[in-house]
Amino acid sequence: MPPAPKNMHIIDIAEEIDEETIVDRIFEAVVEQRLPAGTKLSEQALCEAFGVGRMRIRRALLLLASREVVDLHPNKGAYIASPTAEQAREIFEARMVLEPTIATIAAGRATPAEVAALKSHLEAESAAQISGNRRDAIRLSGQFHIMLAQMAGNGVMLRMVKELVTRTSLLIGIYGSAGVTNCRDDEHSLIADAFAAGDGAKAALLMQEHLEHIQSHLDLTAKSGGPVDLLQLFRKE
Amino acid sequence: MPPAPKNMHIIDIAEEIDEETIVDRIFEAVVEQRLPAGTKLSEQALCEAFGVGRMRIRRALLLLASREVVDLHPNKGAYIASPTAEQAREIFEARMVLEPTIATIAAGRATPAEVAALKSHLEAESAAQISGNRRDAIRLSGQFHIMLAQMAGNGVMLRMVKELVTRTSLLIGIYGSAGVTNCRDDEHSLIADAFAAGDGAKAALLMQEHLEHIQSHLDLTAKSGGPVDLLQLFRKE
DNA sequence: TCCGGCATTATTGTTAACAATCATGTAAAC
DNA sequence: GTTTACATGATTGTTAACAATAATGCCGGA
Repeated sequence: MPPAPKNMHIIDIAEEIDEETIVDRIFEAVVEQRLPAGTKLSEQALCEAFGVGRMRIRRALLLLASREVVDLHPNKGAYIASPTAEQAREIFEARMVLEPTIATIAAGRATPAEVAALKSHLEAESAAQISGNRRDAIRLSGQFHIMLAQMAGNGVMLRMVKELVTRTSLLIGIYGSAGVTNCRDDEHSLIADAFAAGDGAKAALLMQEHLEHIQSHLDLTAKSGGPVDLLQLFRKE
Repeated sequence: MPPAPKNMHIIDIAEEIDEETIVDRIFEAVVEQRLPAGTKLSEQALCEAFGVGRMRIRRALLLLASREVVDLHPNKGAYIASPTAEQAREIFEARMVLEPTIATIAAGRATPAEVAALKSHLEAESAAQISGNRRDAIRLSGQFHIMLAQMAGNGVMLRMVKELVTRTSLLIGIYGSAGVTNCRDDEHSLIADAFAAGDGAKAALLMQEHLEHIQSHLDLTAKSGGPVDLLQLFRKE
C-alpha cells in the first residue's frame, strides 16, 4: 500500500472516518448549540468537512433523520430539526418517564469509581459555568444526564437518553430564554449527592423536579421554525 | 405522463415503494416470527422481493440496524439480530419503565372511540388465538402494546415501544419455550378493562405484571445465536 | 482419504457519471 | 414598473459499472 493515504486533509489523521462518528459529531455539535435548528446541512459541505464521500454523508444524514435530529426534505436537503411545541411536550414527557427511574437504577449500581467520576464531572461543569465557557458548560450539562444513563447499565435506555438530551438542546435553542443557557448545575449537584448516598428515591425525585424546571424555563408560545417564519412574520394582519 | 409505470411487478400496484415501508414490513415480519433471529437478509433477495433498487434496500437495512433489529456484519451481509441475554434484560427493563406509565397516560386520555377500538382488537386477538392462527395471534398480541402507546399520544415513546416489541418477539423466538407462542391474551383483557374504567394505576400495575410474566417465560440460559452455535455445539467437552 | 492451496463465483462496498428537481437571475412582454 | 417566462447553475436523487472481500468448489499432494 502507498504510504500516504488519499486524504491529506486537516482533521483526519490516518483512518477513514466512520459514519457513526459523523453522527456522533453532529449530535455533539447540536448539543453545544453550534448547529441551531433549521441549519441546512449541505452534502457537499459535510463531505469536505469530514473528508469522506457523499455516500457516507448520506447514510449519516439518514441515521440522524431516524433519530429526529435532522429533517430530510425531499429534493431540498437536510436541515437540523426544529421540534414543535407538541414535540417538546412529548420529549419532556418521555424524559420524565425515563430519567427518574434511570437515576434510581444508577444509584443502586454505582461503583465508587463511578461516584468519583461523577463528582469530577460536576467540578468540570461548575468550572465551565463560572468561567463563562458557554460551549463547554452546555455540553457538560447534557453529558451529566448521559453519564447517569451509562451508569444505569442499560444500552437501550442510554440510546434513548442521548437522543432526548440532544433534542432538548434544540428545544432550548428555539424556545429558551435568551440569557439562560440551560439548567443551573446546582441541581445536578443535588442529584449527584443523592446518587452518591445511594438514595435512589431521592435521586429520582430530584431528577423529576430538575426536568420540570428545565421545561418551565421554555416559552413554547415563542417561535417554532428555526430560520424565521417569514410567511407568518410579514402578514398583513 | 405515460399510463403504465415502469414496474409492472407482482406486488406493487402503481407507486415506487418507500424505504420506510420496507422497514415497517420487515418489522412486521419479525414480530410475526417469519424472520427468525440470525436470518440472512441478502440485498439481492430483498431487491426482487420489494421490487426496488439496491440503494433503497441498503438504506432500509441501515435504518433497521440503527434500531438494533438487524446486525450489519461488514462485508458479510445483514442478519436479523440475535439479542443476547444481557440485551434481553435491558429490553425488559426498558419496557417496564415505559409501558406501565404509558398505560396510565393512555387511560387518562382515552376517548370512547379508542376504548371501543381496543375492545374490538381484543376480540380479534382472542379469535386468532382460538382458531390457532399463530401468525395473526402473535402480531395482534404485539399490536396491543403498540395501540396503547398510540393512545398515549406520544410519538417519541411510540417509536420506542415499537422497537422494543419487535425485539421482544426476537427474544421469544430465541429463548421462549416451544409450545408457548407468547403471553396469553387474558392479561391483555384485564389491562383493557382497567383502561376502559379509566383506572390508570391499575392498568400500570397489570402491565408491569404482564411484562414480568412474559420475561419469566423466557429461558435466558438457552441458546443465544439464531442459526445454531456450531462452534460451541460441537465442542470436545 | 484427508488436507492445504488456488481459482471461481457470489455478495458486499465504493466510486463516478447521469438524471431530476429546485433555486436564482435575466430578459421580454404587458 | 411589475410580472411572467425562460435559462442557467447548483444540489439532490438514482443508476450502473467497478473494486474488494468473503464463500465455495476444485485440484494436487501427501
